[in-house]
Amino acid sequence: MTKILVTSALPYANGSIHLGHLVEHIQTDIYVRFLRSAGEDVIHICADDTHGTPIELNARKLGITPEQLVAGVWDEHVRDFKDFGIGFDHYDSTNSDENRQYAELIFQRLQKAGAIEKKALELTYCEKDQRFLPDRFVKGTCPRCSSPDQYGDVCEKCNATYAPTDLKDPHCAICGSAPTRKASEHYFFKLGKYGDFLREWSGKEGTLDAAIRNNLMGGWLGTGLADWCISRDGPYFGFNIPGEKDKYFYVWLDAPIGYISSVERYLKKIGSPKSALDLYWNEDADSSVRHIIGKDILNFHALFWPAMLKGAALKRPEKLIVHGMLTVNGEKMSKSRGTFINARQYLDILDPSYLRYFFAANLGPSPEDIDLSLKEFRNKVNAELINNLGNMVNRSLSILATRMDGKISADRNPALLDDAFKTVPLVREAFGKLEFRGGLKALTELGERVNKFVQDSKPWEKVASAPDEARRDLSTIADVAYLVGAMLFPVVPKVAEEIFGQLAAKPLTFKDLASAKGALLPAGHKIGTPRPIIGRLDEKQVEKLVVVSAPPPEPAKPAKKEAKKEAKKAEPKPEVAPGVASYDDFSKIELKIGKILEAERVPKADKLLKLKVDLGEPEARTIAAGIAEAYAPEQVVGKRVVVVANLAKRAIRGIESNGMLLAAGEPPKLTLVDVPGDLPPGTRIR
RNA sequence: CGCGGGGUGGAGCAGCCUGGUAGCUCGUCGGGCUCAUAACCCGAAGGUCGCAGGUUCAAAUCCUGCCCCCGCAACCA
Repeated sequence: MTKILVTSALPYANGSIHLGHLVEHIQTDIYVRFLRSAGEDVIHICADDTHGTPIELNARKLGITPEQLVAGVWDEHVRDFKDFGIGFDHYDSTNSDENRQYAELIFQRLQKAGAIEKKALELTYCEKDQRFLPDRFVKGTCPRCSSPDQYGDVCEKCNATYAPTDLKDPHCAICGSAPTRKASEHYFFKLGKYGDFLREWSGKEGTLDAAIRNNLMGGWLGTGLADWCISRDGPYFGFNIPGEKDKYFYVWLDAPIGYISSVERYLKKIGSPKSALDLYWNEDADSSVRHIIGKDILNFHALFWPAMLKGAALKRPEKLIVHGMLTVNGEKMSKSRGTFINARQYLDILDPSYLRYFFAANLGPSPEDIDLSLKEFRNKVNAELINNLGNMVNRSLSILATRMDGKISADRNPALLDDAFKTVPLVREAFGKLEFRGGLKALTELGERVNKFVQDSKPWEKVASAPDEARRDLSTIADVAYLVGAMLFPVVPKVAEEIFGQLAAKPLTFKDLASAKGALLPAGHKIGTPRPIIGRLDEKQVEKLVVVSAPPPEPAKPAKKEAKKEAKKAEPKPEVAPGVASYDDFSKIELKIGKILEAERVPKADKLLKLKVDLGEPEARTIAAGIAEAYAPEQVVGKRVVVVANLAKRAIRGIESNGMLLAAGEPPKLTLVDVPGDLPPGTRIR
């Protein structure tokens, strides 16, 4: 039988597992449990990704070795995943001898294939820290929009991309000193050699979702494949490149190789005499490799990785399953909003089954983002898993166990049993395509029909009036519950086990169901004691997930897009944690009368006016104001308005804005707060 | 003009590939049931499917343009 290997992306060993990771690991776990239930020979392998500059620096900061750092994180990760019911066959680390050996092997094979090239580079270097600085470790002012404190590769404010050397006043993110340039030789993987291969591989039916293929073709695969730098200079935590003194493999080279070495270590663990290459990774192995990843690391897995495997004559992934990113209450997870929820934080409050069900009910094979809206979360889980399916099981078993003797009859209600069996292939097919959403829908629809049947046939009355019929119908529903338990098992194993337990029956699999004909539970079988299979989600509990810690100072006000977002957000959330501003808070704000001297439109920004405002200071201030939809420039010149004078400076669309005007109303209909009388510019307002 | 995804009753989503009566969950209103976890069942109100144009006997669905939202961007899952 074909051996299937399923992986999740390797979590980086620099932080805790959070709900974002869990979308992926729950998706993977459900998929693997399903495949295994269906009788496939499948293993679920993952590992911590342990190398790179951030880990090296973090360990240094903590005064421990990187090895100690990643060992501690590994313990924590393993515990978190286990408590979420993620059933890895093996969870490893990329910092292993096996991983080093495979990294060297693949590197050598790529060299032999002529896919490795050495080139001299001139890189950003910090004399004080005595190290080369990766792009993310150089900060400075964006050359396009002048936003301060931007990373060396991309400006988060205006989206410009550039080299670290393009930054204005660049500085080292570690020590703050100005970096210099220094020459260094580096190894490159010639990705361009594999363009035809990659187009063929990614175009093969079933390898990638159509949206992902579009993404690739619209990106690197369409516009050209640049060589990929795979070495780093020391100090670096990683594998030394053979034959080099102080050069290391770039973390992204050895990370995916962890997919191979972790299988190797798994095989050793179970005492297999065969190697990972023999069983899974050689081109002629009877195997299927399937990676599940987030769309943020698509290029690594859809370009670099398959090209490396091709060049090293190893098995390429048969499927690359890409999920979207997790948002909480409609927005990117954020520490300041309290929506950056760690796995442990969740586990302290709620049973993992709820989240597993919710993610599954929102997951399909496409890379759509998935939103954990707390309201929807409670809603969906209560309505589908508990009120519908859970109640169906509980109400039926209760009658059988407490009003009768709990024994299963010999015959069944054929229509009802048939309906349930017809649902099985629907769910099987959906789960096999990772269309969990659709599979669960088929399941809840079955639950609805059974609830309706119970409602209409009134078994609680028939217990007295037609006991044989009642027993027959309830026995049929016990079979349905059994079958629903089997289909629910990959998604919420604990709930399925509860159902099996209440039926006093052994676990049932998709494979069993494929060969089953007719009744499942034998005549005369006595079921166990019914009770709710899982409790309802309580609103108060769910709300505890979002912990709004003291809102950190968020001084500056914002480019247009963000300003709008903030405005929208502020409305339905009238009070933040403490809610009340102290007098001190208020007195920090310095309001002054300002006279607008000049006003002009800002090109390509239809909401902004660039103003010169007299605040009674020697120089007029430049202020960008989002009022262009309400006022033409000539309408505001000469106006005397209220200005927040001590607001932190902020670059907006390349304009350094030094202050903020007060205006009433919602954009675009804004009315400036102006000042009657003849008090001079600069007068303090209290 | 960086890349991709999306806009469908009050909220969240399915339907679009393969054109033919607009569907589901929650919420609201009314009724029923009492086995069950304030559950379950029935009924009702509520949508010119982001906007404009085109193709067609027929468009939520196909084509073109525009507006808006979200995510990603080679050291973020």
